[in-house]
Parts: sequence; structure tokens; C-alpha cells
Amino acid sequence: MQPTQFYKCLSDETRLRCLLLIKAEQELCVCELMQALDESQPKISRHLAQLRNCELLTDRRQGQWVFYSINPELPPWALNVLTETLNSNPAFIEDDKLRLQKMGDRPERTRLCCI
Amino acid sequence: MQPTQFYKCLSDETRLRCLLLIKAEQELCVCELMQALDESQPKISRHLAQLRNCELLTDRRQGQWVFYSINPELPPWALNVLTETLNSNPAFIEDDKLRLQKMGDRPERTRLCCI
DNA sequence: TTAGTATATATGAAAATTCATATATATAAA
DNA sequence: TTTATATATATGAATTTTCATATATACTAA
Repeated sequence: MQPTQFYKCLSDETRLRCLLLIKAEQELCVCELMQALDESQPKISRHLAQLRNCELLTDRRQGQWVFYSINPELPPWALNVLTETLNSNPAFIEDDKLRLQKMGDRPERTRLCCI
Repeated sequence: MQPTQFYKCLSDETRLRCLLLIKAEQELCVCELMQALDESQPKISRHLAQLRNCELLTDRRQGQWVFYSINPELPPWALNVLTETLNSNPAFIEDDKLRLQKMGDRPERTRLCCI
């Protein structure tokens, strides 16, 4: 993970909001992110694709939905940067979290592991 | 300090090399950074101005030289990000450090505080 | 089962915007 | 005057956004 490439990913507001929201919520699908950020579908999808290509995110398809989460193989220093940013800037995704909570009919997750 | 603005500053290779090198060396002037990064004067100067405007760096003039250092009022989370990045990616500024060490006639600092 | 339709996501192509760099010039100190 | 640094302008390059469309899965009714 090149530092410059990593920070380029964090330097766009849409991408950073997606990343921090996904980190806070474990995993989110495209339609949830559209609602939370109040942005268009292609815009969200494109930025997620970029974050996946740069290996900051991984995705899994579950039926019609594609869920994105933080890549578990992200280097520790990069994960620490995300953690520090999220913990110290809760206001940055405050509105997004509220819109997400207000969203009805959120897709159900099939848990990857159970009880 | 807006996270997005902060990360935009770190997303350019020239700026990130300047920042991490200044962090490693406490303070550096434009001509030292030119030598260390092997880049043109206006290019270095312009990026330093941007980092100063965004309040990541502060400057002090000492005679003919202007020395740049990390802004002591940088929020702790942002400073932690820089520290983590520097500690975990020593190779990123390795060559720059070597060129700096090879540089003869480096400007003398008047210490801000002594003993 | 199949046909038709709806929903979720991805992507090609173009337009709009932003960013980085080089050149030239200006300012400040010694 | 020389050295060190800053800044204005022009230009090319990269990035972001939008629109239109494609693909993949799901649902419903015959």
C-alpha cells in the first residue's frame, strides 16, 4: 500500500464518508450508502470500485445486493489511520448515520458466521 | 482541520515527501527540500505554501532562509497520522534523506531555544 | 417451467472540474 | 548584485460527475 495512493483515496469527500461509514457499520451495500450520503447510484458505485481496486475495501454479493467492508488485509498503519480519523471526527459522518438510521427496508444480512 | 482537506494535502507525492521529511528533521528550508527531493524551486515553494495555508506547516524566516516545520497546533489525530505514516513507511523518504545528508553547505540554524 | 417486469449494481463515454507543473517575474535579505 | 523564496499565468493532465445503458438477480403470474 503506497502512502500516496492510500491518501488519494481518502482525499475525496464521498470516498472518505463511504469508508468511515462502512468502518463504523462493519458492512454496507450500495443502496444503503446512496441513502446515507444522499448521492447518485453511479457516483457511489464508482467510488466504491476505486476503493476496492486500491484494496481498501472488499465486497461480497448476497443475492441482489453487494456488500462492502474494510479489507481485512489492510496494513495496520492504514487501519490505524482510519480508526484515528473516525474516532476523532465523529461529526464528519453524523448526518450520514442519521439518514442511514431513518432508512426503512434495509436489506437483511445473512451472517457470515453464527452464534 | 477538515479530514478531507488534510488528506488532500497528503495525497500528492511531493507534498507528502516534504511533510514527512520535515517531520523527521524538525525543520527544513526551501533550498534543503529542493536538494533532498531533487525538484524545482517554484514547485517546492508552491507546495509548501499550500501546506502552510492549510495549517499543516508553519514557517519562520531567518535571514535569507525560510524554515518550515510541522505546525505545533496541528490536532493530535492529524499528528498521529503523520507519525504512523512516517514510522511505518521509512522507505518512502529514504532517498530524500540520503540526498539531504550529502548536501554540503547547509544553512546554519539559530536555535530558537538553547542548552 | 417460462415470460415479463422490477430492483440492484456496474460501466462506457462525454462533459465539467480540479490539480500540478513550467516559465517568467517579483520580492526580500545580505 | 547575488542568493533565497514567492507568486502570476498558462497549459496540460488527471479526476470527478453525469447520462445512458448493460448485467445480474429477484419476483410474479401464467
